[in-house]
Amino acid sequence: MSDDLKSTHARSAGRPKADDQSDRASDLIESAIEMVAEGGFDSLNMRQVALRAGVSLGLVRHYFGGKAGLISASNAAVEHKVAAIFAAVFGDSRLKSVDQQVEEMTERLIAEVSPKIIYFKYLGQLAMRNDKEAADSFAVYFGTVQAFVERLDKTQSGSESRDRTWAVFQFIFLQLGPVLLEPQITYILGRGAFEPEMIRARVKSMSRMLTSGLLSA
Amino acid sequence: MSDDLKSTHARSAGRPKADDQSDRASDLIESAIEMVAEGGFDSLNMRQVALRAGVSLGLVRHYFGGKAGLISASNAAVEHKVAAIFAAVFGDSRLKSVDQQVEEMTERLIAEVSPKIIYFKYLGQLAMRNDKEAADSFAVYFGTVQAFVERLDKTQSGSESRDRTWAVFQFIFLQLGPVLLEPQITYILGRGAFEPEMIRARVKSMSRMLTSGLLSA
DNA sequence: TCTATTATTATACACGTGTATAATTAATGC
DNA sequence: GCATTAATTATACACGTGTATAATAATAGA
Repeated sequence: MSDDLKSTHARSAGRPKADDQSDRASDLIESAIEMVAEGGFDSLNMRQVALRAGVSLGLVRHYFGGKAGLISASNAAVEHKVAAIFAAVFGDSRLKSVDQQVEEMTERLIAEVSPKIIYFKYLGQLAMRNDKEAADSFAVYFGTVQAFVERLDKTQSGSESRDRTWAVFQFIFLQLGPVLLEPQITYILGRGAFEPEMIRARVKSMSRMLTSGLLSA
Repeated sequence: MSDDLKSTHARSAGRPKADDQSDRASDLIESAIEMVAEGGFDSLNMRQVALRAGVSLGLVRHYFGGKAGLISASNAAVEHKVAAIFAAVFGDSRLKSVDQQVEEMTERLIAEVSPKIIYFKYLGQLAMRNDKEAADSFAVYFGTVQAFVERLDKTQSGSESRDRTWAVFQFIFLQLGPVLLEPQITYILGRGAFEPEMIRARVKSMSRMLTSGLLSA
């Protein structure tokens, strides 16, 4: 809308002086992740990404070759971010009861996830894509969740080794569901889905389901 | 690609003769639903919709005024379809045990849902939208699920009336999760997520979770 | 120091897509 | 029977978006 008024950028054409410490490529990736998290991959607009990162359109092409390259780079970044968050939240729980674990994790979730929810939103969008690259990124996430579920499983009951594949998926549905359906949650509950109290209530409901069933008291 | 070769339509310009019984508006809605189910709302292309329905672009505008109108009409259609499917699957279960109900429902699901999975896919896409219209359509679905969960609840334990809102959402996550994340399920499991055997395995896992917890034997 | 390379903006192009309007043909109502 | 209306295709327009290329300025290496 107001694009023609400021026909010039913050920086002018040409290489900037060496004391400029900012990392344009990282800024662009971060902008891209935010946009995808907010509006899905189809809302990923190269001009908007550049604008949000405070650089020109041409630079996106310079660093990433094109839209596909930018997406690849963003995928990789999110892959790492999510792994790190998962490690922080579910990492070092020593063999306690499931209930204890859940309580600990809930508070860690609130601390860790809330400010980084965009990476899970991105992951959710990624999981709906139908290309090999998305599948590869998702597989990494799946493996992480799988390891977690298996460990939780051993902690609780003996060490049955029957197929838990669907259990892993169920867990993923419960984790990405709120991320993807956030608009409706907000609308129906009247509050943001990722406010601390909301997370507590949801995890409480979820942990009850995981341990003793959705409908049991 | 091959659009300029066949520069003429099946029908020629002008009102068709009265013996033509087909309902163009319905065809367009059905095409739109299919496209959204396959590729999300952003893949909804008016020319493609028209092509798939075997009519010209102008007709979409004639019947629905524009893209927004087509989406509204499609939303309404899906709303009704989903309600009908839900009634057929979860409707007349007389007060049996939860296990019995689940077993019955599984087979009904396979019979009812498989051919109509596109409506749930559409619903999933709709649930991710952030406008009032989507919220209204989703609210209807939410109400249906809510009624179901409450009935299931009464069947099992007494009639506690504590807040089940999150339980309803969990149920929805488990229902729409497979729909939205289908690409990854197919990729990881190597088979279509909505083949009968897959549905059986998933519902089995889900019913175990709903009754006795995800990880219990 | 001079050349090559890197980081950056600016501008132009091509294409897809929603919208608008005109043209054509048949039914419908007075 | 004639005018109006409904159903349909065809064509043109405007705009957003990814891509491509040129221009400019600073660093790096010989």
